[in-house]
Amino acid sequence: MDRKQQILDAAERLVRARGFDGFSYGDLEAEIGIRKASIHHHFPSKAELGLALTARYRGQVVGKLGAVAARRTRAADRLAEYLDLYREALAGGEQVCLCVALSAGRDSLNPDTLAELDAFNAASLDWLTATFKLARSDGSIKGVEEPGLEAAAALALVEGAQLIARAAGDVLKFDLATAQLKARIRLV
Amino acid sequence: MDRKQQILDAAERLVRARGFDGFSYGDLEAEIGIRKASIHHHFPSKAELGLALTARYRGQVVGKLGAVAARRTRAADRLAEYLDLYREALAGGEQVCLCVALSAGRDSLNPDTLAELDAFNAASLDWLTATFKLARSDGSIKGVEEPGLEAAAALALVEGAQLIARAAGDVLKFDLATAQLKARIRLV
DNA sequence: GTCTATAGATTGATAGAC
DNA sequence: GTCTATCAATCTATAGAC
Repeated sequence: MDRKQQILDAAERLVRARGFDGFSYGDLEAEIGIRKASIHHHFPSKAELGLALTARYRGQVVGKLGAVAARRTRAADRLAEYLDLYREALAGGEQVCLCVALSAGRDSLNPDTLAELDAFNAASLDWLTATFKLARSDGSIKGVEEPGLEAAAALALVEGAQLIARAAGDVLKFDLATAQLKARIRLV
Repeated sequence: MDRKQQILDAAERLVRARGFDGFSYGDLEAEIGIRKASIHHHFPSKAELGLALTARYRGQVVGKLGAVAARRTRAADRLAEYLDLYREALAGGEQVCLCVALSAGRDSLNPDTLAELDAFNAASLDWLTATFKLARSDGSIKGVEEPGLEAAAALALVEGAQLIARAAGDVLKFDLATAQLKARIRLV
């Protein structure tokens, strides 16, 4: 089946490594092993491919975050897993998450895809805000006062940490940038 | 006069709005009003243009940060001006700083340009580290413990805040993401 | 320094056979 | 669904006249 999923997998890798303007149907042809024309059969235009990519990504991440919240009852543990998700998305410094990759090249996206990107950021903020609210009651993260501001700062921090790690091609830069936030997590 | 500077000005605007892969010599032709071939006379290849752009940018920012340090003796005032510089670089949500624009599309850059980007990040980190060291002695920023970690976190925070503001096309997202850091600044 | 003209490659996309 | 063939547009870059 899933030529469509296979194409989306390859496209996602390419976008996250090179940006939306940095990959082509020709690249997909080389990666997947079928002709450009065949790829157009599944995704008639690059804009539709971009939209499908973004929508799928949002669904996946929302699912993962939901699973983390279901599995972890302490805010500190949720935040630690959140940071790990972003760290792993770096693939050692070779990629960034799709959200970071698309945000910079915003002008290349059509309105539908931009709306998906907005929805992704909103979902992330909601999840983080809920996490910091929980932290205020369970006390598992130090010094939380305004959950909404904590969430906005945490989202910017992880996205910026990804960008810096990607620029250097070194995942350790991500660890350095997030060390201070991580240090606020109370063990046990 | 300086065609070269004029070309760099236009190229910088375009890169910051669309990314390095998102602009062409054709765009420059339209913006400046001379032919593509004439632009190649000043910058034979796009790679050389990118390098000149990055080198000039680093020099400008280093100069600005030096001027801030010369003008402001309190760490808090220096940090406030630093945040303002990044906020202004957003141009209302239409652009990001050159560093953010280039980091995402890292694969399109040649080694020289990547080295400039590294040097830019290193200079930013140095300046921020010195600022947080000063804060630890003058007490103008609340709760500073490790200047190096504060610097790494602050750099990631402003870059991520730019990215989020750019994605939404709304400079207020930058303010939201940086509000918590700003709240640590002691007045007077 | 700027121009016209052009090269060769790549881009996203389509037509139509199998 | 995949292919060959092809399109028009755009890309970076060069040659050579003025």
